[in-house]
Amino acid sequence: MRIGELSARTGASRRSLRYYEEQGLLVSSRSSSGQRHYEEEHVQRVRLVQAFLAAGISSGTIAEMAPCMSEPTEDRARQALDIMGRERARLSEAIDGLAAARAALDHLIEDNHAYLARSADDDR
Amino acid sequence: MRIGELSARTGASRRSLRYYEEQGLLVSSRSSSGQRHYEEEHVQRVRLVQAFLAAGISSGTIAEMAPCMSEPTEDRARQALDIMGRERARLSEAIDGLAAARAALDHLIEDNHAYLARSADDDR
DNA sequence: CTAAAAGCTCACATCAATGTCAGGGGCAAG
DNA sequence: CTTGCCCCTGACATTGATGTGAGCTTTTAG
Repeated sequence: MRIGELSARTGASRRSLRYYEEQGLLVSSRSSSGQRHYEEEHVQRVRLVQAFLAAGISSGTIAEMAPCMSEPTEDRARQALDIMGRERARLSEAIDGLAAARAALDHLIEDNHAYLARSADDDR
Repeated sequence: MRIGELSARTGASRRSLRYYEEQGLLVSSRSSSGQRHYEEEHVQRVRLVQAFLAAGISSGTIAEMAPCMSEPTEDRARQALDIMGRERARLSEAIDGLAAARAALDHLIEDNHAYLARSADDDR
């Protein structure tokens, strides 16, 4: 498939797909005229990249974790594991942070409800 | 306390504190010479703002949710509740997204472990 | 064959929070 | 009074993913 179809199937813009390739997150075979061609598997690949980017993982870090160009080496694998571990911890912290923010928000919501209830009471 | 102390106690830079004020997220009383002065309660206020910003909530949205300048009105409170509800949903979705990314990462970690195990096996 | 639709590259714009620098006051201690 | 530290405003820089547009080529459909 060409870039337009991959874009349609993943929701990533053509621009983004080219950017992913530029960052080493995605490979494509080129037709003789230079057009990018993709296989089914690349759909999943893009979804993975999207999930990581949405999780706030930078493209550079993704490139270190999920190499798709460089052949896997034992050393490379170990280093990737290292980074993955760090990134996993970061993700867990982020989740905790979001949960805390949500709890704070719940508190605000409750306060606001109380205010409205009191306000209605004043009208009594 | 002045801005330097508030900065030290919250970890937010002086620059950020001024920015929060500019965005309507924080108020300060000014001394005759124009210097900002804060009370104890503002420490908590800044922490709340920090938590929301870290959760990816924009300063504009925070300003709509946790007004500190405009007097609370009933209408205003209802509207704030509306926004809070939306934002809460967004947060929950974000948490789910992060959890999914973490799961994907766990999968990659497992793959990598398997690769290393196989690699060690090859050495046998 | 021709026109529309889709691709390519290159380059510049955007957004939001924050960093940083410049030029100028304020205030306490020697 | 001066030295040193903190504060003020205002402006420009940064980062990273993405949008957008220009100018040009390829592919596809009629």
